[in-house]
Amino acid sequence: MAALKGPSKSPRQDQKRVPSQGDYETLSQFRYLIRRFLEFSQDAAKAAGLTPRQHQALLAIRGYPGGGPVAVGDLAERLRLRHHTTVELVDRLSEAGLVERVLDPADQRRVLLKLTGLAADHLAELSAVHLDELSRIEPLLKQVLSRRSE
Amino acid sequence: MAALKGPSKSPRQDQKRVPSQGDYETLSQFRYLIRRFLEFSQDAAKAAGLTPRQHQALLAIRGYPGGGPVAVGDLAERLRLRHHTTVELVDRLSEAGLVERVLDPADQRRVLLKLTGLAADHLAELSAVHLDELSRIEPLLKQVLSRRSE
DNA sequence: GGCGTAATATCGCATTGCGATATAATTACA
DNA sequence: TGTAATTATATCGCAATGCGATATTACGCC
Repeated sequence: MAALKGPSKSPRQDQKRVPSQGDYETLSQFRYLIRRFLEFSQDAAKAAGLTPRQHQALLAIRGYPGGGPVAVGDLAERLRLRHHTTVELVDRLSEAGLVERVLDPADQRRVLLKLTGLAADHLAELSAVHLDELSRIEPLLKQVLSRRSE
Repeated sequence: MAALKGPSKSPRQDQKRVPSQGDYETLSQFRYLIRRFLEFSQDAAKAAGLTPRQHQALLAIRGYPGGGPVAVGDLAERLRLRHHTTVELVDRLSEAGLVERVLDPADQRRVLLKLTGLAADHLAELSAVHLDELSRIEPLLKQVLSRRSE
């Protein structure tokens, strides 16, 4: 597979190009920006009295594409977590008074998740500052993404 | 640090707009894309026999802005980790034969980090697939970022 | 020579997510 | 109708990560 052993000036190039210094810097910078954003998010969530995961779960529920009702399995996919990991997360959300479980009338195997007013308030505030932060890093992100195409 | 409160602090007036449904979806989708990228990265790193953190560290060293030599403290800032957490990470990298510690001749308090050939090979391969993946999600990311400005 | 910086070293702690398993309820469908 | 598949819940222990707290050592800067 990885035939990286070829001499540097071999006439036949691999399909895979060896990344340039700029490529490394681009990838590194992209990770850095993501890291900064996640750090910001983590701090904001904690300041609001939520764990980062709880915040992410609330956002995933509230911002679910289509706006439809969200079941536990849906949330799991959206957060890229295992189902039973998500169940535990929902347990904690429920204990914290942030989410209510509602049986889906149309399919009683499904448990739909509903934000409480408390959660909605927290999320609105957090989302406002996140939108702000996103605006701030947006040009940097676009710059990094564009550098790719050079 | 930056208290973005400003001089106003009006008692009843909310400067902050209440986020719209679209705002929530945008933020949620942004997180989702990031999550997918990190998941991809994690899987790729593991497939290469590295932990995700090790991979990130190698990339941060190799892609350090300016290309200059990287000390432990530099790496810590780049990964947004505490200094002594980074030291532990470097320990593991060193044990795994991925990084060498070199005393900075100019300042012998500093320990410069140098990738081994093994690390460079792994990183080149990983970076190639990451650049690929980045190209794949780039349009989606740009779309989300642009939706912000509508 | 004193002060601040940089790196190293330990310890225990908290969070998070997973694998492995199991049970129960409900729906889908052959 | 009756079996299979789906969905949620429940428990246990495990592993990876990062942190706070605390110390020590070595070095550079003035």
